[in-house]
Amino acid sequence: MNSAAPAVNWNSRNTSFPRADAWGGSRSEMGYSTPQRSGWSDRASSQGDRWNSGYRGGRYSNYGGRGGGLDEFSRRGEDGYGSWREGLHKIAPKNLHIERDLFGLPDDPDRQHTGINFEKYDDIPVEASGNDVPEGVSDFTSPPLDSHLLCNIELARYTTPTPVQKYSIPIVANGRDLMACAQTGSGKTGGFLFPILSELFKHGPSPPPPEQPGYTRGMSRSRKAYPVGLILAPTRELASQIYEEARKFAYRSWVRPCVVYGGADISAQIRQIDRGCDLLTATPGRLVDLIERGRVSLSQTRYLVLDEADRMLDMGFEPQIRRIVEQEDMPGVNDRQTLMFSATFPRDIQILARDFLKDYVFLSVGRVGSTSENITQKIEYVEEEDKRSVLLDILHSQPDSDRGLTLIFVETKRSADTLSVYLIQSNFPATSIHGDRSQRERERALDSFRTGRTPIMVATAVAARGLDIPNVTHVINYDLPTDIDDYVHRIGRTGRAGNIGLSTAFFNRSNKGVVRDLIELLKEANQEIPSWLETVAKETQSYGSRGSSRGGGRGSRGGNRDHRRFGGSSSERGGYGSSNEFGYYGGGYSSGNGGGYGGGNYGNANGNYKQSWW
DNA sequence: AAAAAAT
Repeated sequence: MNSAAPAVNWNSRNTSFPRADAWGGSRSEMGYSTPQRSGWSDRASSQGDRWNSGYRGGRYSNYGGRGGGLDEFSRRGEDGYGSWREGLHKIAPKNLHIERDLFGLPDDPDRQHTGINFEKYDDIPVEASGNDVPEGVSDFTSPPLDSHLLCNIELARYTTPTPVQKYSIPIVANGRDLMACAQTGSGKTGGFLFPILSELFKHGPSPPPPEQPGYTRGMSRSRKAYPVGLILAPTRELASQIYEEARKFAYRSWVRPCVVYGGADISAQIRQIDRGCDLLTATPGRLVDLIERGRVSLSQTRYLVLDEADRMLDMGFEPQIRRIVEQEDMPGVNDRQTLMFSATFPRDIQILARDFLKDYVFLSVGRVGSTSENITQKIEYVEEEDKRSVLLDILHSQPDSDRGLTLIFVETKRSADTLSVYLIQSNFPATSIHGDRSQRERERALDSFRTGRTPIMVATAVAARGLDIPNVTHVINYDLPTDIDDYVHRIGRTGRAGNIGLSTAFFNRSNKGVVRDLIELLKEANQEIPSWLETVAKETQSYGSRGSSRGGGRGSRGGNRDHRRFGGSSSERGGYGSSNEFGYYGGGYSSGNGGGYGGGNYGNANGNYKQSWW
């Protein structure tokens, strides 16, 4: 076939649906009648062999390192990585050591939750809108998923796609972009890893970039990594968590996952990416650093994922993200597939979606196991000076038998330290995590908490979102956050995986700023509302209303609703009433490329909408 | 006001 530049071929896949296949190769098994367009895979098969054998043949790829022994495996080609040769996916042999490391033992209680499945999927509201939204899938099957990916999904003991996965699988398989409003716990990591890895398994690596002949030249020259997939995440812990999942699902495949983030030795990370870096998970700052050092190029990136996009903007990452996406060598919006995940969909995220995505499918998905059902929320009136003793009372009254984890949120790093010291002095097995601790300390704290060695952890906002820690049975808001969204995220650390969770919040006068939102939330979740709390709310007439406190700017619960206008189809599933119009768009953005914002005149920002799944 | 993130 004609050898157009990869970008052109890549581009072509977005021109029609079912898509024309940029990779070539038979796709009849997917039911898409596809004219055989090639480019990528032809080149991959002719040049990819050298690429693969030189670059990732496995001789010096001992990466994956947990302890020794892997060198030995890698010499034998048993390091858990396969390869792509002559247009075919060569799956590596099974390696029980790696398998156990990645997936745990079948009866390991620590791992039970990772692949837990829920029968209540049907209750979860899902709204999908956009042009030609692909039909959701109801099972993990091949097609549309790659059969080797199915093996890994099975090893991870996932049996049924979560709602976000149901849609993301066909959306990505059809070459579409995705904007998903979904929480951690909705299975969103799988939601982007499954379809992306599946496509990568089916189609192999990108052709080696022309400006980099160094891949055949041995190791003397500093190499550049050309990840095909890039995942950006706001915090180091989240990045590392995504990476661990990526390792599972990339097991035995040609795809080598990598992770880079700050606070860790950069030369070790460079060595890691030198061993092969196909699917890179990164925090923005460290990635920019590596790009500046010429160690990473995004010229071959065809899948871009922004996880927790709202949080990344909250944390001021927008300039770095825009630099990475728009000002480096990443293919443009039409030449890549972009998936954005965000808990909320406020104005600045809408703008980001407009700039980074093309004709995207908008998905709004509730959490698996909604807060209202699974989490009992208690609000206690506790004065500042009584907090410690009340906390001790609570901890003493918790039966040791339940072996659950207790996560305590405080507002400042300093109080995280002092409180954890106090707890330890009071003979409670506690640890703490916050941003002033070294990365090593953070990781150790998290690990010791996860494994139950210290079943109590005091945390700042660093642990509020994104982290998936199974078995947290109690979340204590020692200090309530000022933003109700943070509260929601915090209590969302419990009640996961279909389990029952308990949340206790200490409330006093200093928290009256959130009292209205809090009551609203409790009502929505069918929780008991203490009468004193209602009293406080009445006394706090003038402020506390959502709209005013946010000044119409970045309202963080911006409503998970697609603000675009469609002439065409839109499908709705589940419990979103279509009656409550709300949003932040008064004016409207002239649509840049397809499906922009038609200046819908939505109401003001004080909308009383609710997400039914909080 | 605090937290997070590149050094």
